[in-house]
Amino acid sequence: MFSTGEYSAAAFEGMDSLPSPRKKKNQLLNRRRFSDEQIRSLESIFESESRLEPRKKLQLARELGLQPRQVAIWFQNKRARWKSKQLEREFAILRANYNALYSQFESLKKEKQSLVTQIEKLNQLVEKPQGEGQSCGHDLATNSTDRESDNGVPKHEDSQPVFPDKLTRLMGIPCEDDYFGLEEEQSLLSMAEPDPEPAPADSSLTSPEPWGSLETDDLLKQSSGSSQWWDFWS
DNA sequence: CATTCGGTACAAATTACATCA
DNA sequence: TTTGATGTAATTTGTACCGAA
Repeated sequence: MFSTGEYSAAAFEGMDSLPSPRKKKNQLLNRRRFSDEQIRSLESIFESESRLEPRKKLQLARELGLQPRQVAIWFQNKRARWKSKQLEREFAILRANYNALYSQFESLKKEKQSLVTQIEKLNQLVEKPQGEGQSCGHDLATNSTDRESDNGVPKHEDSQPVFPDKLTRLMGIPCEDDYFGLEEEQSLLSMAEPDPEPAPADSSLTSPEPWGSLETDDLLKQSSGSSQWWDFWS
């Protein structure tokens, strides 16, 4: 441990105004790391206040045998380090949330696929005898009128209606395009997003927020509600 | 009032050095 | 012993704010 008295590296005040060559100075002044005890004091104060009142800075500098400027610089560097650590923590949380959502999405996709398969099987079973079924209400295939009016005659291809009325009624479900079209995604989305308004770019992520209170734990509590998570739908 | 100027504090980026494997 | 990586004290640069002139 260094005796506190020997900390003189950057200690010659007015250093900020001295344009003299650094190298020489550093050779001369023999910079040292702060002692464990000094660091402990600085850390413990930083925990409660990340910015120092000028008066407190002077007092602390006196106590630790440092120049006020050294204390100020230490706090500056400490804030920078803290911020970068905080970014790492936040990134880890975001990544974890993303991974969780992604695997949830994947399993939902699988579930959907298996339901579709089941429905197709049932469909085949039900309509085997008469290929007459109509898809309920709006037929997907005939949805756009211009498509089939090449010759003015609505060509009734006997493409299989996906959900014959019978089956639809039987299962009590709406027709296929309601179920597996865009709306499905939207309803899923709304399930996943409790708050529909676009989450404002999380200011606590970017802005150098209240340094006085270092807790940003609540930071990501709603991050999973952000629609960005669902970008991979498209 | 509005403007300018000097001083101060800070963040961000970078440098320079001490330390360690 | 040398060397590269790493952590950190200190510097530089740019910006914002404030009070005095």
